[in-house]
Amino acid sequence: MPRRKKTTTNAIDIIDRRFFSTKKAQAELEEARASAQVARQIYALRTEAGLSQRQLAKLVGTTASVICRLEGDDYRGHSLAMLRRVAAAMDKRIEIRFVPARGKLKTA
Amino acid sequence: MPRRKKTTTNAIDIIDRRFFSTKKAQAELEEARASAQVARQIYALRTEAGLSQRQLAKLVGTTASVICRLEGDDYRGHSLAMLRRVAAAMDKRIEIRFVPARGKLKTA
DNA sequence: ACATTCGTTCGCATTATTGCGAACATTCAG
DNA sequence: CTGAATGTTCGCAATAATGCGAACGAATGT
Repeated sequence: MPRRKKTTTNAIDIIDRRFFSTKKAQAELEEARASAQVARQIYALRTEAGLSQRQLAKLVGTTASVICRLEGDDYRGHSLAMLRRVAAAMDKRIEIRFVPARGKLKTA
Repeated sequence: MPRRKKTTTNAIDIIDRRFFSTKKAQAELEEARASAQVARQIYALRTEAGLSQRQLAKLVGTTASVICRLEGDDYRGHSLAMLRRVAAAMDKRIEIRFVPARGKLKTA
C-alpha cells in the first residue's frame, strides 16, 4: 500500500488544493456557461423563427440530429463555420469579440 | 455529345445565374472577412500584450505553428474551444452574438 | 561570422466535429 | 386507433481541426 501523501493534515496543502480546484472549476463552469449560452441562442433564434429542427437543418444543409446536438446544453464543440451556417440560414451573422475576463456588462 | 442547355440565349437564365453567383460570392466574401477579423483580433491582442507567437503558444498550451495558423487571414477553421483558450491565456473571454444579417453597426 | 529570436510553412499523427440514417417516446390531429 | 410531426439519442463513416516537430528566411545583436 503506497503512501497517501499524509491524507491532508497540512494547512497549505488544503489551501493550495482548494484554490486549484476552484480555479479549475471556475474555468470549466465558465466554458460550460458560454457554450450553453451559444446553444440557447440557437434554440431561441430557431423557435422565434417558427422553425422545427428539421426545417432549420434543411436550411442549414444538414440533419435534425446535428441541430439537436448544437442546441444541447452540454455540447462544447461549436465551430465558427457551423455557427455561421446556422446564422446565415436565419438571416443573421456571427459577431465575435474578445472582452475583458470578468466583464459582465453586455453592450446591449 | 449531350445537349448543353442552349448555352445561354435565355435572359432569365442569365439573370438567375448572375444573381446566384453574386449571392454565393457575397457569402464567401462575408465569411472570409469574418474569419479574417477573428484572426486580426488574435494578432492584435497578442502584439498589444507584447507576446511572441511562441510565448502565447506556451500560455495557450500549444505550439507557435498553431498560433501562426490562427492568425492567418485565409484560415477559416476557428473553433470556439480554441478561441476560448487563446482568450483565457490573455485574460479575456469570448462573446458570441447573432446579429441581423447586414447590420454594420457595432454596439461600441 | 555566429547565435538568437522572430514569423512562417510543411507534413503527419491524433483528436474532434460533422454527416447521416435509424430508432424511440411524446404530442397533436383526423 | 392511426398517422404525422417533433425532439431526442445512438452508432459509424467522413471530414476537419489540432498537436507537434522540423526547417527556412529574415532581422537583430554580439
